[in-house]
Amino acid sequence: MELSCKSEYAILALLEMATHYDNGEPMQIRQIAMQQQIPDRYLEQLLASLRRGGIVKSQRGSKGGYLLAREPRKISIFDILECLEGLDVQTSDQDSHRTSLDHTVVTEIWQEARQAANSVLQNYSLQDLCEKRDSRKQLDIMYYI
Amino acid sequence: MELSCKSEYAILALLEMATHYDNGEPMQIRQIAMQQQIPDRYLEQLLASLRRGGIVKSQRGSKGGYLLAREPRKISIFDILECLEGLDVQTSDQDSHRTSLDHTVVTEIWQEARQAANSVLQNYSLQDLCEKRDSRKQLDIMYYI
DNA sequence: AAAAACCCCAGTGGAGAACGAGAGTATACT
DNA sequence: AGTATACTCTCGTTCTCCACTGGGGTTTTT
Repeated sequence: MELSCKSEYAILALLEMATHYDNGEPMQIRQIAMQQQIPDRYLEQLLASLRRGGIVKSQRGSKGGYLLAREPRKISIFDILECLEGLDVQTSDQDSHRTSLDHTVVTEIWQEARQAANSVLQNYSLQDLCEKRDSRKQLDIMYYI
Repeated sequence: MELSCKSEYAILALLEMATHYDNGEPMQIRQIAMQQQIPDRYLEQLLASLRRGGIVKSQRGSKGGYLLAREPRKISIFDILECLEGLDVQTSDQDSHRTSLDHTVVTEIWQEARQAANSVLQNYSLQDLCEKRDSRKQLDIMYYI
């Protein structure tokens, strides 16, 4: 139910990459980490997971770094979380014989709730977040004047 | 995002109490714990929290036990979780001056997702779960025959 | 060749979850 | 009145996981 620090870091990092997506150059870990105030050695691991999940691509060597694997419009927040929070290894059906009738009903409700949250997250892309942020920024400037 | 063991225990216990709600007698911790396979010393603490949250009432002494504070129809799954997972003490606005424009947008999306899940949980009462379980039970019997 | 970046794996520290235990208190029954 | 029963409170323990750190690599550019 809580937004883990891990997921937040990842989203912020990808948001940063989405912002600079157009110029086509890879971004370095240090650069992103500094910009978003994320411990760089930790961000490194998160980006590795995201790479294995096909969210970002990496370029090794000097002048290397990370790049979004596809356009910001095509990456949903759900994609990111799914990749990071990992595959829920359900003990599945070995306890289906238990007191379980109650148990089953409870988990079903939970699934339904989770599904509701997921579909919200599926409908927001990185692009959407960028736009939301930018329009918010304009608004702040307006108020300042 | 995960259903904690704690919350599941609580829901199962309350489900048990809802099932026996009609006869009006308080249920003992041991009884519930045995029925639902929950460590009793632990359940004791959960029920204490639920009492402070106004979900259940307690009757001390011999022949004592726990009772739902109101009808099963009037207790939603959300009520239970809210009571157990505790009030989210948000550090609120002390970090609103940070890199935060990105940060703010992310947490807003998250709130929206959480809200979606919550409204699902708000719409399910203990009564609903009981009925869902019972109709499921009938179905199992049908198949058996 | 050397520097700059990613890559992999193995730990550590603290916090919270999931319990366990003991002493105390209220109530019912005899 | 006394005893047994069951809740009440609080502290302590164990275990797991998250956030983070460190020390090696390897690949690519200059």
